[in-house]
Order: sequence, then C-alpha cells, then structure tokens
Amino acid sequence: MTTNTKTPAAVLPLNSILSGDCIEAMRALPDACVDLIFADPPYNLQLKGTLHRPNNTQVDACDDHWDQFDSFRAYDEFTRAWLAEARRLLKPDGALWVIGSYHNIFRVGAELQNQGFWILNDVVWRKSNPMPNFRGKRLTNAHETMIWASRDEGAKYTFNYEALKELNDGVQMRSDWVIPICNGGERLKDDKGDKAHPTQKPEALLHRILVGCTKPGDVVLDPFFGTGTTGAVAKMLGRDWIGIEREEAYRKVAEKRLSKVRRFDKTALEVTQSKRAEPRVPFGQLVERGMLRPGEMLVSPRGQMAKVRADGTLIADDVKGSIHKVGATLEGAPSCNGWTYWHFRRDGKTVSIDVLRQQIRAEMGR
Amino acid sequence: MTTNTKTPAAVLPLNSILSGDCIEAMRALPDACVDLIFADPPYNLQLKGTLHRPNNTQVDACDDHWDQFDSFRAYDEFTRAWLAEARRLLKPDGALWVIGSYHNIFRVGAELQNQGFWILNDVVWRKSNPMPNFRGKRLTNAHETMIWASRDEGAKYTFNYEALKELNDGVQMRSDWVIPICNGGERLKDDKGDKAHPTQKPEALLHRILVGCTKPGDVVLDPFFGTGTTGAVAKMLGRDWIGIEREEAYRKVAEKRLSKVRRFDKTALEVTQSKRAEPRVPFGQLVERGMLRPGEMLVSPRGQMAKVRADGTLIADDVKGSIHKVGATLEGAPSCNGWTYWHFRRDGKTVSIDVLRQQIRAEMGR
DNA sequence: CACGGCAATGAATCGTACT
DNA sequence: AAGTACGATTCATTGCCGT
Repeated sequence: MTTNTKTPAAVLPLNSILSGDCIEAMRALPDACVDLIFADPPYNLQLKGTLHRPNNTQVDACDDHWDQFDSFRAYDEFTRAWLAEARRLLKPDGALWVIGSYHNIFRVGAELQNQGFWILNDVVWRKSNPMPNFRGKRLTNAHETMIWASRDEGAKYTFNYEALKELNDGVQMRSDWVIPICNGGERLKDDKGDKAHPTQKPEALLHRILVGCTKPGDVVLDPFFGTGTTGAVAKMLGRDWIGIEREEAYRKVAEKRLSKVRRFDKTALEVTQSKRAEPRVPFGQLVERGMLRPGEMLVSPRGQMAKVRADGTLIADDVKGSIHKVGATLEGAPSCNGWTYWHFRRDGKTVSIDVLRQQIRAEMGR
Repeated sequence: MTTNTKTPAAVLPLNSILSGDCIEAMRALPDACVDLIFADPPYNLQLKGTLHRPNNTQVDACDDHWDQFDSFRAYDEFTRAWLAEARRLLKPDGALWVIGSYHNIFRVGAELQNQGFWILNDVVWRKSNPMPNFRGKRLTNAHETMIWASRDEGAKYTFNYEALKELNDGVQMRSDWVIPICNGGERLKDDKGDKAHPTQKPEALLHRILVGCTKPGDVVLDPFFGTGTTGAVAKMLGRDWIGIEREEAYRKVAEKRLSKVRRFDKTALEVTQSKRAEPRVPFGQLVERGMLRPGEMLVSPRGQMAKVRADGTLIADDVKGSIHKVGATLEGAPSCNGWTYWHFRRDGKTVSIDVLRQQIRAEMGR
C-alpha cells in the first residue's frame, strides 16, 4: 500500500455502506480521511472460519495450549491488520473507539499501544440488565470495555467536555457508563422475528461517544458496521458516516434502518461550548475603550492591589506585567487567571473584570 | 528452573514478608505451593510533567522509581517474568487476580493469555470517589480493572458462589464492584503524616476476592505486597499468606499493621450454603466496607441479639441467614424488614443499620 | 457537643495559540 | 520550529477549627 493512491476527499463514499472484508475495503480509501472510527470487532477467537494462520491454513476448534496459542496469534494478526488500516485512515487529530470483552480487549489494547495509538481512557459500559451467569461458576459478566485512543501522543483530539458534563447532570463524565443493553423496540428483528444481529449495540452508547468526540460534519467510520447503529446515530447527530460490512443480511437491515433515520434539527445538535471556544479578548481593550482608566486600582479576593497602566499591563509594588502574570506572582502560584482574579470598584461595589470581558464579547456577537 | 527443586510445603514461609525482588523471591519457592495469587504490579504510568488542581495546589503523583520502565518492551519482559513464576507457584486448581489501569492492564492480560492462564472474568473496581480530571481533557478516570484467571483452562478453581451472592444481598455478584478508594482511618500514614504508600488498596476489595475465591486455610501469595492489605485481610479471614516486598519502608509498615490484625471468630467465617434473601442495597457491603465488622453484635428493639458474619449473613443461636430471615425467625413472624429491625451500638448509642444503607445510597447516587 | 465552614487530597499518561 | 503568553480547570470525602 503506497500513500500516493489518494482519492480526493470529495469522492469519499460518505453515508453509504461498503460491502466486503473490512481490511480490503479500508485499503481502497485515502489516507487521513476520517475524524473518528468506532470499531466493534469480532472477538470469537475461532471466528468461524474467517481466521487463518499466516501459512493460510485454517484454524479449527481447539483446546490444547498450542492450538490456543496459534489461535491467539491468528487473532493478533487480524487485529494488527485492521488497526494499521484504521490508523492510516485517521486524520492526524483523529481518534478511535473500540469495544470488546475480556476475550479480546487485552490483545486489542496492547496492539493499539504497539502501533503508537495513545490511550485517552478505557471506558466501562456497565450493563444495567446483563444476562445472568446461569451455571453459578463465575461472576455475572455485566460489562464490556471500550478503549478511546488518539492516533498519536500529543494529538489535538476532539473532546466536548462541557457537553458530556451536561449529559451527566452537571458533574464531569466518568469512565464508567451505566447503559441498558439493546432490546425492546430498538432491537432489530429479521423476517422470522429473531434478532437480526447477535451483538447490536445500544444507540445510547454511540450517542454519548459521538456527542463527546465529534463535531457536526465530521466523518465517522465503522469498519464492522453490523446493523448500522453507528451510522444511525451519526445521521441523527448530523455527522457523515461510512460503514463497512461483509454480511449481506446485515447490510440489508442497516440500509432499511438508515433510510428511516431523521437528523435532529439544528438547534438540538448544538451542544454546550467550552469557554476555550469563545473569542479571546485582550485586557488592553478594556483600557482602550475606557471601561477601566489608566491609574485605576484593581483588587484581588485577598486584598492584593495593582494599578492599571495605559498599555494594558498592571503594576503592583515592583511587579509589572499582564493581569495573569502579576496575579500569579502575588499569589506565588504557578499560574493565575487574571480575568477572575482581579476586581474593580464601581458605585461602592466590587465587580470582577470578567464582567467587562463578557460585555465586549456580547457586542462582538451582534 | 527444574521442577524437582521442591521444598516441602511444611517449610513454606507462611504468614511472613519476604524481602527482595519479587521474581527472585518467587524462584526460591517450590512449585505448586499456593492457592491464590493477588498481584498489584507497577502500572508504568509514564507521567510527564506536574499537574495542578484548579486551586493551584499540586497533585501528589505516583512518580516512584519502582513504577518507571524504559519502554513497553521492558515492561512486557518484566510482566512475562513475574507471571511465569506466579504460574509455577500456583497449584493446578489455583487462580490469579491482577489489578491494573489502562496503562498496563492490556499488556498484562495479553501475556496472561499467552502463558496459558484462563481468564474467568475481568472485574471493574468502580471508585465511588475518584480523583477528578482537573483539566477537563478526558473522562474522569473512575475505575481500575482486575483480571481473574485460573492457572489452566478447565481447572477446578475455587468460587464461593453462594457466599458472594449473600454478600450481594441475594443476587448474583456482578463483574463491576462499587467500592470507595482507601482513605480515612484505613489509609496508613508514615511518621510525617504522609501516606505510607502511594497506591494502598482498600480492604473491601481484598475481602470480596478472598471470600469469593479461597477457603479457610488456603495459602495466598502477594508478590507486590506493599503495605500488606492482602496479608491483613487474609489474616482476618483465617487464610495463610506470603508477601514479597522489596522496599524496606513498606515492609516495616506492613509488619506493624499485620501485628495488630486479629482473625475474625470462627462462626463469623462460616459461609452460608443455603439460598435466600432479596432486597436492594446489599447488607454485605456494610461488612466489606468495614461499617460493621464480622463478629459484631446487632440488637433488635426487643433485645434479641445476632452476630454479623463475614459473608453478610447473621447468626443467632442456631438460626443463620440474612438480616431479614433471622429477624423473622426470632420474632416468629412470616417476614421482617431487617433494615429497620436491626441496630448496632456506636459510642454508647443504638443506631439502626438503615442509617448505614442510607450512607451507601448517598455514595451510589452518582 | 453539634454543626458549619474551609482546607486537604486521591495510581493522572490533564493546553493552546500566537509570534 | 521553538519560545512566550494567555487563561481554563475539580468531586467526594475526611478532618480540623471555630462558633
């Protein structure tokens, strides 16, 4: 695979399901074309005939250690191949989510790290209604594990912190998510009324992932598309999606499902923004506009004083510099947000200078 | 290492702490001599800079030398070596528990499988009070992962299903356990009042593992003993233990701690064979968390007495069972709400156990 | 003594944009 | 590319101290 077989992004097969083996299908896509990948790979180590040893002989059912080892090796090879393609398709600041159980997740996680992905969190899907352990020989297997990883260490991955915090009743979202398994009306059935897919994931899971880790208009790839939960939620949320699925029966169910999905209206898609996303206002503008006068004194919560200078810096004793630097120095702190630290007096009341910044931002919005 | 270097089990260094490197120390022990291994290996955290809270105080990070590895490869080699020795020390029907975070657990789990261990469950320790994510860049890292594995596939490992079910108030124990982090009076301090060990595990965690996966008189090995939580709980529960710890400071703290631990009395250690119980917040959690101690007496409004047992059941005269069943039997009533019926004494006052349930509910409300 | 306020702290892979 | 400056960011629990 060379990197000069690029296809213009304009011809990406957006919002469609590709048929065929996921590794082959990924090879036909250009480098760095997707923002997020959600992957729910098979974890049956025998993979029902889909797994082959490196010499192309088929792995069959086994229970002794050598065969077990062979089976692990074949699974590792499969994992290495699809993860490498997934990595190639990700934009530099893209990220990957992968879900699995104890049968496969340790192998997937180790290979992720080996390839240079940078794990951001492991997340536990805590099932509120799991299937019990009927034989009483083990604990109820009541969760699955997801790994969230950026393509590279230091990448500027998307994380809508405030949005997830809102989803979680005002406290920051944790790494353990309590979500019911997919059943009831959401569970897709085939013509005979049986479940259409053995491991259909709940839309709530994908909703949280896509709200938290993508922006509207992002491209989301699911190389193990199944009956299309990823595509359905992506469509609802106004994200573009690409699915890959080799089983025709699943593709058919997914096509039908997706044709019925409607995008949420635009205002419903807006999520709470971080302050970081708001425009930067230089402190000097407050002076330029006459909201604060040169020579005026600012005061900190602990009673520290500083004088405003004409160039938008402060001076306190022998300390000069920005509102942040002077605040940090006076507090002996490694850093300080001068906007919330400093206050001024008007009509006998003490007011945060951040109020003035908000006034300017409000004017900019008009 | 040949298999004929066996030492008679009689000379096993039971109930003592071995000093030195865990791999070397394990090599000095005979094949197939322990029933259960609990291992809390270094996590290889790979922390880079310093982290400050929003109030500018610095987070006391785990940056100890013993947690530093040069590369994944070095960590894998370390993992391979200690796991191989652990496997050799296990009896054929023995089992291993290992705890870790996303930094290391995938590598440990994969190597476990490579060596022929058979994973029985992965278990999530959901922390009720984790440290938040201060910069809002990721999800709150609110859990750690444990792997429970038998030495071999098909082994007849110990699993006290009924005991864990009783601990969970009559419903099957799940693979996700909500337990607070270790702090307050349980957290060991050094001479200066600082935490004696950066990563001391809560006794409730070990209590559940040892009640569920060992029998009285079993030998429990902890190759990363630290300040001895495994030994302390093993001693309370009447299990023999062996600890290995290379840091003298930790050994000293552990020795002092263990000298003070007392074994629970015999009736408290008997584990229920029957079925029964039903409600919601498990009474057993009060025991695991140390809110009530095995052997402690409860009293009813009419002065009936009952003793708390390690699996969360009560015993009064010849009546054994849940708080509800014992209450009903003593009253000659068809049923009884044990939560309002039973009381315990603290500081000379009589308090309903329902107060403790409300505390747990408050914790779990999040 | 009870209660409230305030400080301390826990296995953490914890910036970003501009010059 | 590297250096500099801005400025955003926390939850549950324990324990001390003052009223």
